[in-house]
Amino acid sequence: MTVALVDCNNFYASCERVFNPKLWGKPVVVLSNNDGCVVARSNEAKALGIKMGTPFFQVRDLAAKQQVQIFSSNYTLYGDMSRRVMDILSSFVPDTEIYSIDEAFLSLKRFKNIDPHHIRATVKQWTGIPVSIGLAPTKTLAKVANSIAKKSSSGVYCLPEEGKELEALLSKIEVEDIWGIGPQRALFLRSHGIQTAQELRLCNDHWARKHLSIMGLRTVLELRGIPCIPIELAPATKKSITSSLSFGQKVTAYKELEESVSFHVARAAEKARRYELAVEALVVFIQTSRFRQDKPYYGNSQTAILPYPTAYTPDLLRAALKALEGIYREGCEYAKAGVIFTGLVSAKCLQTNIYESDETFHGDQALIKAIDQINRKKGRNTLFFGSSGIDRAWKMRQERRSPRYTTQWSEILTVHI
DNA sequence: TCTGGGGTCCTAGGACCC
DNA sequence: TCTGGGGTCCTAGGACCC
Repeated sequence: MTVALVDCNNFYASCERVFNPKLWGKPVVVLSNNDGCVVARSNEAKALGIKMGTPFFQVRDLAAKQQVQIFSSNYTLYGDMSRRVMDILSSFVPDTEIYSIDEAFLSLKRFKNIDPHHIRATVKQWTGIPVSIGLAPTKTLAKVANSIAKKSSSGVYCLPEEGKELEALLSKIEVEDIWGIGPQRALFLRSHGIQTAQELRLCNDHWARKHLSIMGLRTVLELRGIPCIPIELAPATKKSITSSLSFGQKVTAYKELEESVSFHVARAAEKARRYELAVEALVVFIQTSRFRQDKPYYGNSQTAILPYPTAYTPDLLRAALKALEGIYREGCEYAKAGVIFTGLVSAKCLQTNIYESDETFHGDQALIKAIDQINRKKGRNTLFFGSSGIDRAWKMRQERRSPRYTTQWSEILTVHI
């Protein structure tokens, strides 16, 4: 077996439990930003029939009746816990691809003798987070193995190599549960008589290439045990940076829209600087609610090309606010706004212009560095741009967030004896 | 009343080039 | 009657992932 997929069980819910042991054995649910949808559930909450992605208001009554413990997303905490888990994994197997906040692929080519049970026990002991580990010859099959591991008592499962046993297992995997097969493809496959992973595995290559695109063909081959999706050991270079949020309450005033766009520009620019990237173009977008039946939907976006690649917030703000002017429509109740930075290039080797001074291109570097440093040290938004507003009536709802136990001294866990 | 955020890749079609 | 061939780049939209 050359691939191991390590996946944290009910990750956000588990993070909450680590610092609040009373939650063990109880149904726990974590909500998306703006307390909108259910994005994580403990096994007890799953057993109550609360589905992933359900709008919270639809299960509010059920949750209250069943005493479900509800949390707003605490990404500061989850991000930090994720880093701890990943650090442990790469101390066992350095050839690791961090695939998402709660998942990592380990390449076992150079580490054939690694004991997955030991990894699992160490992560649990050092962080409190339970993980499941699936082993297989390809990433797609490792995903299958992991789903079986999740249901097993040991939390580890190694997929059989070939033959009847493997075929029987794959016959029990529905097509929509295969990594890379979403709702559209699943519908299509079922309409052509392909219901399970085993059936997809046996389909014709040309047919798969034609109807499922090159990605679909890769999935088919991976199910056969032929690796087509490599484990990426080096983090890929970023191609875009997005910052956007739904408003806590509907926004109609231009000034508030302007504030939120400014807020997102500043946030995305900070991220760009952290990655040492400069921005060639940005997109500003605003939209009303897609769910309102009584009012027409309005959503629009405008792209602004910067005169030169930059990560200097004031230059990006100017361009973004000008773009916003072009798409604002009076009388709409906006639900969401955001920015996307694209055309990202390394800030370390920028093409400059001999007719302009350095400051024109890079802005006041000392100032922006100082702002970033202070915010890193003293907490986000200690210093901010005035155009982001002070009251921020539009800010997102976050009514049940737990403390940021591991990253803020003032919110550290206290123990009473 | 209340419905997340941040990404990637592929494909088709149009514009444009020689 | 009959109207080239080969290529690149860009964009919008679709599909997928967690």
